[in-house]
Amino acid sequence: MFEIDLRSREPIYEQLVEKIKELIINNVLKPDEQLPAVRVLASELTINPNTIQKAYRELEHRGYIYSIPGKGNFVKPAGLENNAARLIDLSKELKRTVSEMRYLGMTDQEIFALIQTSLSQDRR
Amino acid sequence: MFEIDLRSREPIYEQLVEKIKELIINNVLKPDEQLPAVRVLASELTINPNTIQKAYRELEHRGYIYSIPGKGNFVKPAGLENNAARLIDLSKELKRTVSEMRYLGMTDQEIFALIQTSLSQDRR
Amino acid sequence: MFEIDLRSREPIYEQLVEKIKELIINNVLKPDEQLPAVRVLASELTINPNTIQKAYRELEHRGYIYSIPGKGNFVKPAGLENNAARLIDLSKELKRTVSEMRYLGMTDQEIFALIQTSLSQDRR
Amino acid sequence: MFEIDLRSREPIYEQLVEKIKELIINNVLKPDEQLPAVRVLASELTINPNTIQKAYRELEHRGYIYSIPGKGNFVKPAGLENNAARLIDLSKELKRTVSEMRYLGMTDQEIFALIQTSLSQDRR
DNA sequence: GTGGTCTAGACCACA
DNA sequence: GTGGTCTAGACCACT
Repeated sequence: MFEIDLRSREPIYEQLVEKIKELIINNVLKPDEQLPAVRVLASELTINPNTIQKAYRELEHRGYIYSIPGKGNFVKPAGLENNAARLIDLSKELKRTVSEMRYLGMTDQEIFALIQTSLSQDRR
Repeated sequence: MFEIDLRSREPIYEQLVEKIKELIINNVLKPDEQLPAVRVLASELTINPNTIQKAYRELEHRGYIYSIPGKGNFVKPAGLENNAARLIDLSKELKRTVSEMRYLGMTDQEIFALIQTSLSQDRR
Repeated sequence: MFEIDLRSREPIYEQLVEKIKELIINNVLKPDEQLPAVRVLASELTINPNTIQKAYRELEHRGYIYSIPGKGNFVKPAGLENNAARLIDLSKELKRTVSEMRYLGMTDQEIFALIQTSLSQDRR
Repeated sequence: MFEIDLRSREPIYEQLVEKIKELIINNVLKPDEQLPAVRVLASELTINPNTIQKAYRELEHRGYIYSIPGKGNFVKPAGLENNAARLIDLSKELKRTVSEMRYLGMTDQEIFALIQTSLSQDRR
């Protein structure tokens, strides 16, 4: 479920954040669903509980989950938050990605087709 | 030319790598064009020469420039090398970006329009 | 009447304390009025009775209610007790709040206007 | 400089956050000024470095400081950020404070006077 | 049993 | 020397 590469340069907690964020975005983890308990996930991944905690805390800061002390961590329903700033970043990222794809020889048609499949895929 | 944000959390050498990569991708730096000498750039940016060196070495490693000892560093012509692997990565990244945009509330039309402007922009 | 946010990071009993305190301060709950019985409130809010008990005990400790064993919990008339200490705390808190508002860019006029509406509101 | 109450119920890192935030708001710590190094502050306060780290990270999340790995932590110049949400919270807090002051017997005149001195104080 | 806090101590990357 | 990451292990508060 949560695959972690211990040898990666990317910090473990950051990998976890990205993985879980992806599961939430793709609706694999449903709104208000409970995430694995810190200690449980820690023993499953043979990772220190503090590291899991850090990942969960970071996800909370970024608005993807909420934590109830003594209860657990839960998926936050897609918010009505300050998405504007994040969307601007994503737009820039998308432009950069597209630019590099063209640089590496992909035609506009191919890029277009790729995005169309992305959009038709996992429609919710 | 090379704007560096000394306040950024991102390492200086990494910022340099990204900036130069971008200039190469967008054809601002032409193939076989010589990059600024390490010491020159270092004094211009008031940055440690070691940091510039590290950025150039990294760019060479990633296949964007080549180094001729005693001569300098030069833009590598867009190769036909191992682009396949990189393109797969970029495709995944693009899908991830698009997924998150939708999650944050962007409609498919808006995303599509965004990419169209990206593609029509800076056509070479 | 007593709205509790089960998703909040703030402990349930603490939320209850604040809510009830607010109702007392704003004279919604009148002096010597009886508070809902522990079990009644517990079943209404579908919350553990122990949690309600803890909130009532805390309110008693803070001087907002008094308890008559076998009878129930009642609103304590605004005492002339150790208000001095509490008022000093509140003054500090108010100053802190005002300072931060200014730091965040609010003008003195705006702050003043805000307080004037606060004072004219819910005059008793 | 940074006084911490080890016996307080409030977490150490949270106390630190509040203290430093206050110093920044009151312009004691100037924009872009460097904060004490993590290890230095840790040994001064005889607190674990991880705890200081946590406080600094939290301050960064809340937009009061920025961190440059390998360099240090610095005061963030008063931003042009999303202050709206925070200001709404502060307004509510201010109203709550004023309500309680009146409940405890303070007259409107007294409250008004208090705020006037707050505003005239530490004008920058 | 849950999340949250804290300590002690180690190792790494950046400049 | 700086911040950042991670582990091991302890203790506390809430329900």
